[in-house]
Amino acid sequence: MTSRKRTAADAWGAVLRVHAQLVPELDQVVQAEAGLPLSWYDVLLELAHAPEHRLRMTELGDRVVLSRTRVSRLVDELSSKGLVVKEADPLDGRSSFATLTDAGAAAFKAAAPIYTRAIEERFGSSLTTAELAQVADLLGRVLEARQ
Amino acid sequence: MTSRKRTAADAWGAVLRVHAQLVPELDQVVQAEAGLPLSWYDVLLELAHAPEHRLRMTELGDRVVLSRTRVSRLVDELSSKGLVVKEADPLDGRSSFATLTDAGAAAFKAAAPIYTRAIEERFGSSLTTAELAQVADLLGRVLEARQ
DNA sequence: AAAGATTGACCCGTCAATCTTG
DNA sequence: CAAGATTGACGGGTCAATCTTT
Repeated sequence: MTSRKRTAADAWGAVLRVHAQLVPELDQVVQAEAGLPLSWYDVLLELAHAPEHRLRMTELGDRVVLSRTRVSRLVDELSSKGLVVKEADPLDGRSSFATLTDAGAAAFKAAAPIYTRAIEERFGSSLTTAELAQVADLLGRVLEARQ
Repeated sequence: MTSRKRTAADAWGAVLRVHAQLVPELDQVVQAEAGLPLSWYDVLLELAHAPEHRLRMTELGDRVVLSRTRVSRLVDELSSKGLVVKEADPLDGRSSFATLTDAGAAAFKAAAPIYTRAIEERFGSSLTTAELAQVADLLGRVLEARQ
């Protein structure tokens, strides 16, 4: 008993519950303390880590855990707030870039410690560093097998 | 380097990505092979495990990873399909029960192996049984600390 | 025709407001 | 008034269709 399938279902259930619990909590913290929705933060993060602080919309869509459609709408919002700018690719008229503005970079810099601290407090605090690394490793292997 | 905060963020990122990848996949499999959306399955599962195959709406809402509002709408749908029935509590007029019908129990029985197999294949296959148990344990501890 | 990107219609889910019963 | 439950309005997200450029 406590078969393999049962164990797999339990582990998967834990993933679902952790996700369901923490996403709203983290969103709320970042929203309250940094004034950004979590989805904005994700986009800013990817741009901040990109060379020249800019990415094609498709590349952005691939990195963020969101559809291209959603990314398109998010970039519009961020652009209207002055956190990014959208510019056409001079070499390929179909393609456009999203580029972080100074204001966007500043907003990200301000939000980043809030987010990482929230993760550490709400997600990490019941596990040792080694255990966290283990979680990342095990779930990472699930992902590798997948793509 | 590779500080604790970094490790926590990586682990959390893995949770997000696994969730984002697998939920649509599993939903699709169950939908295609069992003809049920995943949300229906969750409700049927809880009712199937409940004594007498019935639960108060509130109890159902607490067990499923969904709001009471959503549960209310789901039970309406399931009821229109004949998979559950809603009945008033004779002892407390405010409260109502959702009870699995025979058709609902049959639908669940048919869907359960499909779902557990899909989990095993898509989520569990890259990990040993011990590792799966570890994931459940570690994430379970995150949840305990939380509530 | 194919690739990049955007738009419109739509689904899923929650929040706040409401209704009913205790 | 508090508790159980439902309804209406809304936000976040995706899919299919569309437009433009290659």
